[in-house]
Amino acid sequence: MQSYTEENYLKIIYHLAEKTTNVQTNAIAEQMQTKPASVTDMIKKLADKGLVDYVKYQGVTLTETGRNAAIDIVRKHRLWEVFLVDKLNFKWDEVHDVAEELEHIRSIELIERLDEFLGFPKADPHGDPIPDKNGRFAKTQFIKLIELKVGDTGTITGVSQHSSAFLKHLEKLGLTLGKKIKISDVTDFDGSVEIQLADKQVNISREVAKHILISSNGKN
Amino acid sequence: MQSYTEENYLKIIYHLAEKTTNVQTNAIAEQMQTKPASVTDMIKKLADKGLVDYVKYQGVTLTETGRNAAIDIVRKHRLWEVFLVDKLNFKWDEVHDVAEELEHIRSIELIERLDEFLGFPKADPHGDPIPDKNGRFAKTQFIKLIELKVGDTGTITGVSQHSSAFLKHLEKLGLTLGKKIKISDVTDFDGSVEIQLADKQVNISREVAKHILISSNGKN
DNA sequence: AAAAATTTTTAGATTTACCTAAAAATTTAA
DNA sequence: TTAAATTTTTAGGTAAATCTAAAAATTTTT
Repeated sequence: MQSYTEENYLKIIYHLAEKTTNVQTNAIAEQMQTKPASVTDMIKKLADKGLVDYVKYQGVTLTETGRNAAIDIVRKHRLWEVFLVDKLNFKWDEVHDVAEELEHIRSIELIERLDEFLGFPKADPHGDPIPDKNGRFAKTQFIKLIELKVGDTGTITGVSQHSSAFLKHLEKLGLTLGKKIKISDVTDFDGSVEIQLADKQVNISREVAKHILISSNGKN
Repeated sequence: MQSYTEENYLKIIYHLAEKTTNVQTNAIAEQMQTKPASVTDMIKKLADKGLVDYVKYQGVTLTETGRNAAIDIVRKHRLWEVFLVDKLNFKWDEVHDVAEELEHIRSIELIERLDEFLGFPKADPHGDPIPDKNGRFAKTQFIKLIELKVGDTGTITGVSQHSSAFLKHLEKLGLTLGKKIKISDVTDFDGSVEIQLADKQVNISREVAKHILISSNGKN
């Protein structure tokens, strides 16, 4: 059984490992809002518990056990986010902090029943996949909106940025999950993208386009 | 802002204060499953923070601030219990431990919305009143079943014992909240009580009868 | 009202998760 | 391929919430 803090370390290491193979002390420290020295201490502890493999100065990787523990927390986090949005009418930019606390509630029964109550959702309010109780993710095929060409169509199915500012911005533009889009223009000047929605046309910066994930339903 | 542990102390002091006016160190220690020495330490801390009044060797009482904090936790605990039973189909004897964790989630917004989602319930699954967001309790008029006389009728509206064993026992006998009862006999020998339900008659010990709360709808 | 029993507090340690400052290892640049 | 910069670790300490053992205060009993 891990402490609240250990769980947070595992979760953060898991997320960092999605980008880089060996996760660095400084990167963990930044995410945990703590100092590298503290991270070293905790990593040793996690290594002693068999949750991470650790070679001095070489960063860490999760063990099988560690990864399973991390996935379990991710599962809880995302299920709670669905609950907050679907049942309590939170907006998608308001759920992160509360889910950050709820994810640590220790009751397998609770999560099984919550999952059922929510109708076994496959993705959270940001489109991130929810692992099933065995830790398995549904296969998802995302393309970054920025990679689409003029004339391409698709459906918004996720975002790769979870900041409240970003999500509120999308909301205001009407670029929410499930919306069907068509690329009507890409500006040479700054790479900004013009998008055709069902009822209107909107313009987004290249930066925004990078963080919108599309399930493509046909290339041009 | 109180720590998780401080919140538990406040809650326990609050509950103990419902029975005795000045709450003793040993009693707190027993409830907290810790040692009296640890309680003394924590009481000093709570006193420094202005949450309890404390005179050495004389026990503690909650201050206005302390009581409000405690009531807030009780509110959260009971609302979560309603959620678990009404929405996730937990049994009334299964909810305590999980609610014990959920009560510490810090988000006013979450609790307001949960309250609304649940339809602003007035009582938890054990019949205990749920304070509103201003900390006010609905007035409830309970009588212990043991105090009823033969021929008296009433409705089961609460219990004063929350152990799983007790609650399962009641469940098995069909003595659940909302059930209408009539006292058909009280045995001289051991004080056990015979109860007439809509569809059957059951016999309970004096000990069980002490912990069933009735809203009386007419004496004999 | 003294003696005995109980309750409560103090003193001194321990553990967890931090910290700062300095040393050591690794990586990057000249 | 050294020197400089960066990253990581070690060493030594702190605060929160505990503990045990012993001392002090209070309450109960005789």
